[in-house]
Amino acid sequence: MFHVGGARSALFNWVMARQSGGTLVLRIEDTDASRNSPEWTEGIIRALAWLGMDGGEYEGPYFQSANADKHVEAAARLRADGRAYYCDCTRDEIVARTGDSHKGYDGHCRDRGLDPAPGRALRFRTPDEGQTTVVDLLRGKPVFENAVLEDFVIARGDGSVTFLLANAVDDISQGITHVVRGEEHLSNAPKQQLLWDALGAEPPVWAHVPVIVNEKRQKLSKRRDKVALEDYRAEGYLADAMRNYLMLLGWAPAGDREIVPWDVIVDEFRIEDVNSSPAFFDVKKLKAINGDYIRALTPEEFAAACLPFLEDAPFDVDPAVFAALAPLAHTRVAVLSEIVPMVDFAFLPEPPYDEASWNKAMKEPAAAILDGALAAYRDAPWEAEELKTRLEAVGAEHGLKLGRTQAPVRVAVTGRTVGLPLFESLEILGRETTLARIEAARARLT
RNA sequence: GGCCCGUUGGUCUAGUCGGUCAGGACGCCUCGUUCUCAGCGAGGAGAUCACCGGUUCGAAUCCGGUACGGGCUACCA
Repeated sequence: MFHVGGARSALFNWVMARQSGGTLVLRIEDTDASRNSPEWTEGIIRALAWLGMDGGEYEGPYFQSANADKHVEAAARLRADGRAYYCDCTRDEIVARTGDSHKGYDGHCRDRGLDPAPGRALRFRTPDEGQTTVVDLLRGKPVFENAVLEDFVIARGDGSVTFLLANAVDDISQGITHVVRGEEHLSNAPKQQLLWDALGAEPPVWAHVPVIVNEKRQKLSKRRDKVALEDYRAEGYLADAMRNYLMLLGWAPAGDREIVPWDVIVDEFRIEDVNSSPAFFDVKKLKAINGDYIRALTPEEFAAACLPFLEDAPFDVDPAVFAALAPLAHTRVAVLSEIVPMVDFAFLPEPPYDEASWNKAMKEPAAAILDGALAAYRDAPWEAEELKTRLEAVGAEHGLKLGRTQAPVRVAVTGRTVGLPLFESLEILGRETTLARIEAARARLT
């Protein structure tokens, strides 16, 4: 599962690296073994590739867990330097003392001089005074009072090192100069800077991009919102469209443009121009942009892009028939998966049955129209324009315009009240099938 | 509660050096093209730029305060 917010951060990082000639490094932060798996990182790599970032675009992936020795060594050094101390407090004890589960650690073990032992965590001793200033490309220079920074855990009771320290160690050894990540990490920045400093290094430049929110203005979350990039891909969103849309969240190209080629984005994007307020992930707009990208495809590209969705459909596709149908569907599809219900009638043995459509179209002169169509089509030259002219004539006998006349025929043949241009569809379907379906519908009407 | 961040039409944004009819896009509505639906074309509604005060001839743009929203506050990352 790759979160769309993570995708956006990755895109920002990528663009910045390309602009500066720097290197993007992909690091899998798997310091918590229980939350990681090979499939997880597989998914991330596949998602990045889909967005255009294949292995050549970044360095890595590096697995943070592979550097565990270095992390442990750094933790030991901090402790030897008096910058960290062991603590045997449990969460419950801390809450009991502070009376508030959100108050942070109270420094109980600071000067107890505890020796390392299984179960004892190592905490970083934050300065009691002074302040830490974070240089952030989007937010200026947020200042944090060191006194309000709690003594956070850098190594767990089992000796393994946590995210904050592991990151600092790896960032330093990998020569990281810019850290672009979600705003939810902003409060981690001062802690990490303290660590960089304690480890004797100059902190990087940060850029905390605003979170992406849902309609209720809350950070997009895996459990209540649709956030997996893979899901959008599976629905038929194009990578180019997704990429363009993600970049539009908090930023826009110069002038009155929104839909622009990736090259333009790489050329014009400036991280410092990104809006610093949260942006709503508007699927409606994503879909509109996706439709634009789909329409920009050539007919061949469009047909090819539809194929995977048709393969999963509950019917077998005749390639020649689909090739004929695809151009008719091209402007009507905003998300690739929509192709299935649009062409299914041509491949199913029977047209799909939709009750609402049937009831709407099969009203009064319907039986007569179907009879008329049957008679008119029996010996008609099988060509769209001719089929249209003949049905028009049938409608005229009942004083109806084509708009009304075509409805029963459309439902009889395709099962639905809306769909591809009817007469072209009939031409492709063929006389035999068309007549059989109209007859079947007519029979149901008596 | 504490710390930090934020606030331009419903939504995403333009606006960066104070003087614009506050522009574009999505969505919504209307009309046209039309065999349905899309698409395409043309219009429209919708913003006293969160609020209050200040500086100024003039503020969305500068300053102060208030309100509201969000993020974080784990031996997760």
